[in-house]
Amino acid sequence: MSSKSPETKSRILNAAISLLESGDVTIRMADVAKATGISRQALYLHYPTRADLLIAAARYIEDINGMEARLAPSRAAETGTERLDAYVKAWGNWQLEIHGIAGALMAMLPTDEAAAAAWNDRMRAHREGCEAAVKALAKDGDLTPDYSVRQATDILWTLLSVRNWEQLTQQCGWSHKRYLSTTRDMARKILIGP
Amino acid sequence: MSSKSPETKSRILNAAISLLESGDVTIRMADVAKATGISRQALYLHYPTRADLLIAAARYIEDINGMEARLAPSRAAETGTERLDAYVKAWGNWQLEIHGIAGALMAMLPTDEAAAAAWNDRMRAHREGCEAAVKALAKDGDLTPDYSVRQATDILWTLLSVRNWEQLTQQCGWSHKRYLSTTRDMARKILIGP
DNA sequence: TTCGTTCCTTGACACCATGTCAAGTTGACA
DNA sequence: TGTCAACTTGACATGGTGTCAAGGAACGAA
Repeated sequence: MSSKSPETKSRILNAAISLLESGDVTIRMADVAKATGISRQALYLHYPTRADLLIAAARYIEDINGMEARLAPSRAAETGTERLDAYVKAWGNWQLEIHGIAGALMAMLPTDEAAAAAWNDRMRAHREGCEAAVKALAKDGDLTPDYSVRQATDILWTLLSVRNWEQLTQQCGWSHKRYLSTTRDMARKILIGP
Repeated sequence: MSSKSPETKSRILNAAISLLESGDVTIRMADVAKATGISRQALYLHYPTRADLLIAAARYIEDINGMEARLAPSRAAETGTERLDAYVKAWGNWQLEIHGIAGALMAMLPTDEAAAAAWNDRMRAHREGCEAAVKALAKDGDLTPDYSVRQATDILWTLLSVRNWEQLTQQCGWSHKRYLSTTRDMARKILIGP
């Protein structure tokens, strides 16, 4: 479905992504059209709403970077702790790639239902990853007795939120590497039992 | 400066606050005017921009609830751990009061400089509270050797972010009480050394 | 009483971004 | 030659913010 020129579609997405990477979250449809080198109306022919465009851009980044494959190490991990570490790493790296789009998408969550739905969908998938890691810990008997699986999942999910990544790397100026190692340590300290 | 009727000003703020408390972040100037029972233009006479209104509403809440005084127990704490606990509690309760406005204000951070400035100012104050708690821990020799004071402050500041409060209490459905106790425990686990 | 001031009202309007609509152009392919 | 898909140009509706101009009502002071 949705034919048009597939080549133009990816030109649009690339243009949008590079605009978003330069940090401005308040990107307008006209900006993207101009950066792509097409008219604003042509842009609407491909992506009927701004939310559609941003969502497509997010999926595009994930496809290009093989995000799905990056979760393999986590799924393949033998121990719970390994699985936790691998998931923190995979998700942390996901954020690094996606955060330009994520910022724009998050900015429109309060006002745009379609954007919110797409985002929540993604976050639900993320939560499942957290839950799997927590369950792996529990299976090894390494989960702290302080929390139920449910609660521990809530905690890990929150710890690994995009906002926290943003705050630590953008506001606090942490390197991505430090984010990864410190977040891993925090997850361990909070979730792994005595 | 800014005379007008002070009585009308507080009627406006009360109206805005009660609208925001019902959860809708996309509150319009016309809505607030209507809820106050004045014309939209009268509203603009008191608060020239939407950001001004929201910022004033936030300060108003803080005044009413004596937010400043709530920090006293933290400052009076004798040990670092007590100070940490008291600060987590004070800040957590602040969030409970403020989160309606905070949501609306945060939603406009990407697009509105005035809102962003006011918000960042508040967050800087919050960060100083975190730093004081971390330093109190360090003074007692209780801060983990894993992090510098700076890093530990970053971590506590992030752990206690409004977004995390929102995620845990709104998305995950935690009670505020559980938020408080679990956040306190997490802060301890992460920051207090062996 | 009359004047002036303050607070507020009504109503029109500029601006700006999203999204829609209609009509026309261009190039490829049959 | 005709047709179709992709695109262009340009006008326009919508909905929110913020501005402007003119006027009305209450109040205290001269």
